[in-house]
Amino acid sequence: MCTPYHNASCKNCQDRFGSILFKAEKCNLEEIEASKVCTTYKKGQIVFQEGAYPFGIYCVNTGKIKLSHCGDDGREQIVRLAKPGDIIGYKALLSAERYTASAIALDDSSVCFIPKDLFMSILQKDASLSLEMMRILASELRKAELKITHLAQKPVRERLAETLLFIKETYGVEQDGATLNVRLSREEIANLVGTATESAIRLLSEFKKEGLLELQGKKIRLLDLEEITRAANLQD
Amino acid sequence: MCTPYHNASCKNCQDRFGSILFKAEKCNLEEIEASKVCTTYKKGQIVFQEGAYPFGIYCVNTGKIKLSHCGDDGREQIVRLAKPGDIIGYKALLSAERYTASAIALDDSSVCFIPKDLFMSILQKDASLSLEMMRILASELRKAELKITHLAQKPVRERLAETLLFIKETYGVEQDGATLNVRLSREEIANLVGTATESAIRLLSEFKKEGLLELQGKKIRLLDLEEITRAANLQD
DNA sequence: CTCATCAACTGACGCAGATCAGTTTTTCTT
DNA sequence: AAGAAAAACTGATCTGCGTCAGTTGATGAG
Repeated sequence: MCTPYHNASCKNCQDRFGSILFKAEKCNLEEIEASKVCTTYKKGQIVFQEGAYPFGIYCVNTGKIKLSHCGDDGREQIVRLAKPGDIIGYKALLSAERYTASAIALDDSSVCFIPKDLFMSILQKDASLSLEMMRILASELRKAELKITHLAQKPVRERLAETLLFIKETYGVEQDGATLNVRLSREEIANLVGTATESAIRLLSEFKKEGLLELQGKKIRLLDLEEITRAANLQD
Repeated sequence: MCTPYHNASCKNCQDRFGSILFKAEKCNLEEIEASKVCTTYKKGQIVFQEGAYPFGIYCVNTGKIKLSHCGDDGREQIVRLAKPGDIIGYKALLSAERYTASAIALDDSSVCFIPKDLFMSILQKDASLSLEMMRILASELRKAELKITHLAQKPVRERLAETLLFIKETYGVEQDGATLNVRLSREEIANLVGTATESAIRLLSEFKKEGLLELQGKKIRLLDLEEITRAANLQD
């Protein structure tokens, strides 16, 4: 199923995305490079699962990963979307608890694994890396708190529009400059927004009727970014 | 209004709560102790305000502080409650952005200020402190993501019960062992839960009718913790 | 190709909870 | 102490959106 291999160089990630790990000092990066193990995951496969204990952190090399909580009633809540260069699984590692979210491949993906002991020891001796780590954590926290506020105060329509813009920011668009560069089911979109699948579907076709976007299967073409932004009603 | 003074020793905080700062090496702690400035705030006064640039971090010495976003429509969303020993304002400092939340005293409070440059320079040379900082950030992030899931999936009644338990965990109870040790308005409780003030009021008196708690003005006595926990319907 | 399965969609309905409006109680002011 | 102002409470709507149920369309297996 998952094929492990060593040959994906960190250098690739550095050149392509300037991943966080490149804040590390050179010698430390070399250590990481030497110990990491790359694994490929097919779409839908699990990188790690909620409830398990972390043995290290992961760095996305290619593909797309969703991080989601499973709610008490079994409904999924997607809390993050990761792209190449992003690291995942650090929260559980740093707070020394089990994973509170599962990581699942949205596309065929290749993900590097860095063992816990190595990462933690480097973190202790590499001030530049830890500072960057804190920056990431602080920024994620900021986003999470904003999401809390919107979830508590904004109607579904605005949150859906905001989510579409967020997906665009995260994964970008295809060559046509408008089609979201990721295939999400309507249910996944709903779980990102925090609403029922049917509501997401209804509002998407409402947006379509209003000419804000085009839908063909899972492809979503954002036609009128300005109007979508207005529909999101963002102040900040 | 706010009286600055130097005489609150960090040692006090250490003995009383084991604040994060005591993960710092001794010499660094002494440096902090030498440069910090304590200020007292009367109930309702602002420690720092959303939108402003941070000049340092704060460590709560005595009292209680709420951290809240102001939503687009002006509605407040409380994202954190801080107690003595807690540090606040680190998120903006670490991500090098403006404050995304305001900090307001819920009680007369005394708060120490540690200048940005000092804190950041110590953070860079003190691995133990930065690791603890990351631990805090990771743990806050975990809580925030859980809140997102609950906000998206749980009814108000369950979230209110959960919030009451959260307040108890944070600020504890008075000598009677049951009365929440903080005075929050119904509106503040609602803004913590993420609901309308009227709904919070209604559900509180519903809880009262069911014998889960007692209400006298702003005092809330939790009578039946087991039932409240059940009402919160927590899986995890 | 045909059937089976699952996702996408549509409509109807019901209700949790927001909003509005009005009353009572508490708190603050002078 | 009396009056004003704010908070707490209560009741009466109203509606956003979740739920349910059924149809259509897409995808994949044999």
